[in-house]
Amino acid sequence: MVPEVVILRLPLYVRALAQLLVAGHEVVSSHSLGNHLQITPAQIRKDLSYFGKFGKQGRGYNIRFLLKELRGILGLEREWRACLVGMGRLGRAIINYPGFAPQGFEIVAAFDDDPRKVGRVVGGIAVQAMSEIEGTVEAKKVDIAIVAVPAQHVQSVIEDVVASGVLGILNYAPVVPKVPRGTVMRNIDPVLSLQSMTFYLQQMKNI
Amino acid sequence: MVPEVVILRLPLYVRALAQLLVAGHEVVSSHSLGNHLQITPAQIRKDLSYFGKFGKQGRGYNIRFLLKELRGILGLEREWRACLVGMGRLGRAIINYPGFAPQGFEIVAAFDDDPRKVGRVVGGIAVQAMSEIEGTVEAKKVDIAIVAVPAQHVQSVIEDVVASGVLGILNYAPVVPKVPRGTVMRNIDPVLSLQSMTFYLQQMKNI
DNA sequence: TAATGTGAAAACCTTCACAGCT
DNA sequence: AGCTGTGAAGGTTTTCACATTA
Repeated sequence: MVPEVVILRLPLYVRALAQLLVAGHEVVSSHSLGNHLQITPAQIRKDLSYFGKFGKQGRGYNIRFLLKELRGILGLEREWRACLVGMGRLGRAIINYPGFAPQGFEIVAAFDDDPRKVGRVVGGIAVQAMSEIEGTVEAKKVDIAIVAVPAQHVQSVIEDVVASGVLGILNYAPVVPKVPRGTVMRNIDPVLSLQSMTFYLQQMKNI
Repeated sequence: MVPEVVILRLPLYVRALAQLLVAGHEVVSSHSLGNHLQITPAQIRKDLSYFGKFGKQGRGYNIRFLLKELRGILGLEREWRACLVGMGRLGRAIINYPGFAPQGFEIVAAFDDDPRKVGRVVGGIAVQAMSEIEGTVEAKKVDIAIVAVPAQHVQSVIEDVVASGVLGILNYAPVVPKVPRGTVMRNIDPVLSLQSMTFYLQQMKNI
């Protein structure tokens, strides 16, 4: 069984390897990859060792090969289909964000419960009523829901999302929703990041 | 010395306590707080024990009191001043995002290197040239920089930001910039979150 | 009775250090 | 010489379990 922390680091490796390839490199050592990512070489080697032997002693890792292997391990060699739930300010920013599609995450449907928003086309996608989520998730083979609704609605929205058969949730609301085990959730909240940062900033000021 | 993982959880406690207060509660036990956050009661008690004794045996924690204490520990009982660097699509979404100000993070300046953007007013803030960052950070007492520039510019932008005297950086670009020790950085990248999620989704599909 | 605060134990994760390959 | 892959050591974090207090 691979520790979850390791899984969380693999995407960093994928990203760095892709950047090294663009920069014209073909081979990389755990030392220089670690230098890019501020991670120790031993940790990188150990992480990779959970999945196999990808390097050559004395040489390092072939970047193309390792990248492809890691992408396969993470399931990135296929397209993933996402729906967006909540078409407020944040939802609209997400649907127009050009960073998901090139990484293989395509937003194929959008939902909102406000009747004034239903039927509008945002970012090329027609907004549907929440009641349609179950049918659409099945018809469009949606794998992931990106949830951007106000905090007070999240729990009930997530219950609908889970009932529709979606197994992965990217939650932008500032709460920790309850999900059944078997559902994979990730939370994005920049405020939490700032609030742990200020602990350290405060210490530095008070010296 | 308090472990960093503990510091990362304190904002979750602050958020949950504030929500409990709004919901009309005055007291909470580690058990019920843990239930809200999907964290074990023992972990909550241990985390809090690094900073003092905040509860009453047999009763639990007074929410108002614990909230105030934790906010003080994290440095949230003051306003923090941030600047935004990079006024592209993402930067504009961030400056218009209404979630920072109510939490005490005020965006007081904005920078971009594109001469066509300099001088424009976005979200009530006049965009300045990057060359002005040093003076503005000092004049406006900026504590934190929120960086939303394209990946290839991040490293040099961050060097300017650090040179200007900013100690905290919230980085939205998909790279791990190098910062001197003493600088506190947090990274936001929803793609990384999705890419670790798919590892588990893939496993579930393949059964 | 109900719940905290905390040493000690257990689990987990990172780093070391080196055999072995190129 | 240079670098991987990996057991073992070391360090950190979580959980246990219980004395203690309201």
